[in-house]
Order: sequence, then structure tokens, then C-alpha cells
Amino acid sequence: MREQQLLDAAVVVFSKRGYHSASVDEIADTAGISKPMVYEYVGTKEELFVAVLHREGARLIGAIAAASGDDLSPDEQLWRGLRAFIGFVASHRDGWSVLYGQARGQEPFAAVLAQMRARMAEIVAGMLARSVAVAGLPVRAEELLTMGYALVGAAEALADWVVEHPDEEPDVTATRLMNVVWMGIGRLLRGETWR
Amino acid sequence: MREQQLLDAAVVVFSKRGYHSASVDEIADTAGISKPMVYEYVGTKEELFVAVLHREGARLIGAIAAASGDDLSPDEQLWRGLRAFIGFVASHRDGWSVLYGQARGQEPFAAVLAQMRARMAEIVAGMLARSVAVAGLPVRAEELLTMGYALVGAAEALADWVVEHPDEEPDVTATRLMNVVWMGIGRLLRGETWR
Amino acid sequence: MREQQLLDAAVVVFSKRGYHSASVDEIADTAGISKPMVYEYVGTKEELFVAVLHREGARLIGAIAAASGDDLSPDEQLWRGLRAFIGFVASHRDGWSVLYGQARGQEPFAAVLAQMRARMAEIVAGMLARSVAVAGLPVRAEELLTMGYALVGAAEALADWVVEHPDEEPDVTATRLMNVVWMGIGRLLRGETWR
Amino acid sequence: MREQQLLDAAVVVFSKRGYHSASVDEIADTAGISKPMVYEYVGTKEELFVAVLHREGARLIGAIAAASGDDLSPDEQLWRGLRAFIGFVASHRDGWSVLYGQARGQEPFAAVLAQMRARMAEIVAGMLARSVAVAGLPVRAEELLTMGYALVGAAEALADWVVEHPDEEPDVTATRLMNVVWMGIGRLLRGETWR
DNA sequence: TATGAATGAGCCTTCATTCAT
DNA sequence: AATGAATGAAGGCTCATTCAT
Repeated sequence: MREQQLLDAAVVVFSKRGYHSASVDEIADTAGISKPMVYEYVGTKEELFVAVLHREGARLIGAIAAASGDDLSPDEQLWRGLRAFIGFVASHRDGWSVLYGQARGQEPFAAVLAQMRARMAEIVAGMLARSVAVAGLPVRAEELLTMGYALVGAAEALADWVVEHPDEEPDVTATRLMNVVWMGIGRLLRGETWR
Repeated sequence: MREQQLLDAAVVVFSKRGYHSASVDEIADTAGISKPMVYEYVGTKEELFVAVLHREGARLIGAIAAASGDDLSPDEQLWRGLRAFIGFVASHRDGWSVLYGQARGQEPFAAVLAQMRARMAEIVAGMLARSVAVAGLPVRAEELLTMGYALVGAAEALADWVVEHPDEEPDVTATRLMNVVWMGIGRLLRGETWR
Repeated sequence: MREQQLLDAAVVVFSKRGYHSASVDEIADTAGISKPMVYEYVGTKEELFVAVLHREGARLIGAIAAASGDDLSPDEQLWRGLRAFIGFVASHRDGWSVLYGQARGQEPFAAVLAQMRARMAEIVAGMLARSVAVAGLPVRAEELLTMGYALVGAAEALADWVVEHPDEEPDVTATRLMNVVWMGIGRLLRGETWR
Repeated sequence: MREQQLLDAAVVVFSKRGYHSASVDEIADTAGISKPMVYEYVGTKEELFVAVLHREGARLIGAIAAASGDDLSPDEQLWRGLRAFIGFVASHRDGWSVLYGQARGQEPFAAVLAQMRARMAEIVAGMLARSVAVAGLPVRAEELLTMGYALVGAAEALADWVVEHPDEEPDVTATRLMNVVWMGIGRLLRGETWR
């Protein structure tokens, strides 16, 4: 599809220049089509960026979902999801940069991103909920969601870290995070708290 | 000082509009001074933004440093630091938005922010290192730093969460994070790992 | 070509306002196109001025070259060149004003003008050299070049004079100059000097 | 006088930067006074430039007048005047640059300069008129004035030449010009013409 | 279907110029 | 008598967006 080539070009240019400095001209050139075609296919520059956001976001979430199959134990799911997340970022630098570098805090894109992040946090919270259910302990859903957000935030930070240190092994990084998180959660699920 | 009023106005406008869409005109108006004064005081729009970044960043780090006194136990330090971080964000929405919403991914500001984040990660790693030393266990500095980054990332995510849910109690949120983290770290320090 | 209309307009406006006071807006309006087109066609205001300079300069030199055919005697050549020069100025007031009024002393335009003037001085020196050769007298090339510059300067002054006195007949003015110059040169070529 | 220091500074800055690019700030700084003082002493930037023009112009004409004493033969007068002109330029580069580089073609300064040039041309025409009177020949005043302008123009061109070639001896240059001019005039005065 | 050509709108930045002290 | 501080006004340049072809 011609539109996919356009989005490909847009990801590259937005990532290289940033949303505002990227010119529709350069995107059209990179895509090998003329400027009016850009408007024909997706509309406004803003809409183009949103389209990019959606595609890249769907890919990221898709990668995570594909990795953490339903028939695994919760911890295995979480670990695979984390690995997929960080691995995806490591191999899609441009998309990641557009998603998190540009969209964050720049309305109306921030809303799109926030929604994606909420979905991921909910997925994580879901995994934790299954563990909780297994353990038969009463943990409030709200608390689980908070943990979900925290975990997603930690994963994002490590994703940035991996981007800045290309020689770090994504799997190692994912494991380090998993160690802290899962063991902490384990004790929590047993009813212990720090204070 | 007149310059402080200018930075105050800049924070508000940058936060509301974003770096690019913010016009120097509006900043000057908001500050109640004329546009040439903006250039007299801080120079370029870019320099103005950097000045804002530095002031807000210094305030954030200052608040954290002030909260986590040197003569406390590592966990108490970490907890207070977290609480200060999230509390600061909750009461300085605009500054936070400028720091993390705008600067991220928009060179040359991203570099300033990355440096700040690195400093915070190192501080956290330092706290963990003290615990490690007490426990007498061999943990690689690199691993501690990774944890530092992860923890800072988690705190950032929860800060965003708090900003989006103004009725959440910052202290409660900080405690939830602390629970997961510290207990996980505790087991790690005892030599256990997830896998 | 649209670019020629643009240069036409630029000559008019630069001549009327001077380089600095001329606004690209006014030039665009005069040319009947929009401002961005100006930048599309020639680039910067500075580049626009240089383009004007080159076109007008080429026209002036072209007129002189066309007038003083190669197969004439040196004095006839010089006379026709002078007449062409002054005649050109008389009928291209705006171009002349831009060339000599604006470019002079305003870097980086002065350099372009200086080069043009050097070329004209060399042409004149060449004509004199042919006379010298015919007369078989030893006159240093450097001295001829000095005369070339002097003659060009005199012609420029009379051109200004003609511009300021539109009822003067260009041909008469050119003849007056020729009288002084050629007769003086004639005696010089015969080895006489004033002192 | 404080005003003279101001003009001194103005000449330097106008010469270095050109009229438009010269900022009143820099002139005030160079003069060692504050900006409002500039306005106190001479008024507008434009008026300041005109003041500079008048002072430098007066100096140039004064130097010429002083050199060509009344009790000399016409040719000696002319020669000394030329030498003074070129010598003045060689030793007052800044003033010359302001006078001829900036003022020319930039209204309302061009008018001031034109007036000065007219005065010089008249002085030269006067010298020629005395020669004519001695020779007892009928030459129209208008023709003499034309020659005056031509001669001034030639002198200006050689002045520029001397400025660009600082190793040229001003006296030599003046003599070369004198040779052509005076011998040509001599024959004219004897009634001969080129055509 | 695809584009070359065109523009309206806007923003950063700089000064000449003047008060209030 | 002198100035630090302040501003109104203007201009170059860019770019998202759209006709006419």
C-alpha cells in the first residue's frame, strides 16, 4: 500500500527532525511522492503524525501481546512481555523516538500516547491480578493498577537506557528489572509491606 | 528579581502551549514586560527555555535532596526522596510539564533533561549501594545503576499518574511504589533472584 | 520568465528605497507575486540584490562591448564605448542607481562592483595599449591601467551628471570628455609629459 | 569638545559597519558615553551621520583649498589640489569610506555629498577658467564645469585605487592623472579638438 | 491520478528612540 | 548632566496548505 510507504517515511523524518522541524516537503520527498499526495492520503500534518503514532503504538503493543501468550504463568508472561517491550524498542529506534520523544506533552498527541500507556498498564495489572487470585489474597484493583503504571514507567526508562547504550543486551536489562519487580511483588502478595 | 517573573511566565506559557507553539510575544505579555526585555534578560527563546529547564530541574532535585537527609537509613532516604519527587510534581504541574513533556526528545533540551535524570539515577544507585554495603553482598555497580534508572522511570510514571488524577494522595502513591521496590530489593540483597 | 519580472521589480524598489530600506514585501508586491515566491526564485534578499547587480552589470558591459566593435581604431572604440556607457546610464537610471548608489561600500556587494569596474578599466587600458603599440612608445602597463581607472571614474562622474541633468545630451557630454582625454593621451603617447 | 569625540567614534563605526549596520549602541560605547547623550548632542542617528558627513567633507575640501594657494599658476594649483585630495584620502580612510562608500545613493545623504562634489567641480572649473582667460580663448563655462566634474570623478576613482593598493605612492598616482589631464586641456585651450 | 506553483499567516529578532531616576 | 531600563515598530524568512493543470 502506498500509504504504508508514506508512514514509513514519516517515521524516519519525524524521528530525525522532531515533529515541528519536520517539513511536509521532506516527508513527501522521502516517501517519493508529491506533497499534495500526502494531503490526499492522510490529511493534515497533524493527522499524519497521529497515524504514525497509531501504527507504531499498535506494533509495540502487538509485539508485547504476541510475546506473552495466555497459557503461561503470570511471571513468565510478565518477563516475556518486558523482554518484548525492550527488544522492540531496541530494534525500532525511530518509532520509539517518535512515540515517546515527540508525542509526550505535545497535545493532541500526548492523549494518544497516554491511552496507549494506560492500555499497557492495564495489561500488566491484569497479569498481577491473576497472581493475586492464585494466592487468594485481597489486593485492591486500584493498587494493582498503580503497580502497572510503575512497571510500565520503569520499562520505558530502561528502554531509553538501552537506546542510549546500544551495546547493552536487552535481555539482560529486562532480567534485572524483572528480578526487582517480581520479588517485591511476591512478598507483597504474601501480605508483607515495607511499612 | 524581574528575571524570576519572566521565568515564571515562561513556565506557564511553555507548559500551556508547548515549546514551539509558545510565542515569545505571549510570554512577554504574561510576564507583563515587553518583548525586547525578554531578549535583554535571557537572550534567545531557546536560551529562555533552557533557563526554565535549569531552574525547574534545580528545584526538583533540590526538593529531593532536602527531603532525603544524609543521616537516615537508606530505605528511609529513598522513601522520603520518592515522596518529595511525587509531591513536587503534584504541586508544580507546569514545571513538570515543561521538564518532561517538552524537553524530552526535543534537542538540544533533551540533553539537559537526560543529564538531570542521570543524576537522579546515580543518587538512587548510591542509596542502594549503601544498603548493599551493609548487607555485605557483592552486587555490581552497573546493576545498581540500572535499578536506579528503573526506579526513576517508575517514579516519573507515577508522577504523571498523579498529575492526571489530582485526587490521588501523593503519599499513598509513593508508598505503593516503595512497597514493591524495597521488598524486591530486600530479597535481592539477600542473594535471591527471580531466575 | 517570471524571474525577470522579479528582477525588474527589484531594480525599481532597490533604486527607490536603497538596499536596506527596501522591504522584500514591497518588492514582491511590485513584482505582482507573493513573498515566498521571491525566496523560491532567488533566495535571500541579499542574493536577490546580487542577482540584480549581475544582470544590470552585464547589461552595462554588454552595451559597451556591443558599441565598441573590434575592427575600429582605438580612439573610435573609446569614443563609442564612452557614448554607450553614458547613454546606457541615461536610459537605465534605476539600474545605474542600484549599481553605483547602493552597491558601493556595502559589502558584500562592493566586491561585485569593484570587479566590474576593474574589468572596464582593463578594457580601456587595452585600447590604450593598442595605441601605444602603434606609436611604438614604451609606456608601462601599470600606468595604462591607472589611466583606465581614471577614465572610468570620469565617465562615472559624468554619468551621474547626466542623471542629475536630464536635459543634457549624452552625446555632447561624452564628446567633451573624449576631447580632453584623447588629446592628453595623444601628447603622452608622443612622449610629452606635464612635468 | 565632547561632540568631537562623538563624531570621531561615529566615523570609525560607520566606516567599519556601514550606515545601517552601525548601531547607535556601538557608537555610544566607542565614544565612551551613554546612548541618551548621543541624542542629546546631535539628535537622530541620521543627523549624526549628516554631522559626520559635514565634518569630513569640510576637512577634505579644506585640505584641498589649503594646498592650492591662490598665488600659484593654474596648473600648479590643480596639481597641488589633486595631490592633496589623494593624499587626504590615503590618510583618512575611515572618513573617505563614510563619505563615498555610505553616503552615495542613500538619501538624504547623497544630496549632501552631491553638493560637496559640485563645490569641488566648481573649484576645478574656476582654475580652468583662469587658464582660459590667460589664453584668451572662448570656452563656454558649461563646458568647463563638465570638465570639472570629469576631473573630480577621475580623482575619486584614483582615490579608491589608492585605498585598495596601499603601497602605491599617492604622489605618483596624482602625477599620472595630471599628465593626461593637463596636456589634454592644453591642446583644448589652443582650440584643438578630437573631433 | 498526480503535481508544480503559489500564498496567507506567523514568529523570532533587532533597533532607534525615550522615560524615570 | 547623565543613564539604566524599557518599548513600538518593522522585517526577513519559513511552512502548512491549496489551486490550476
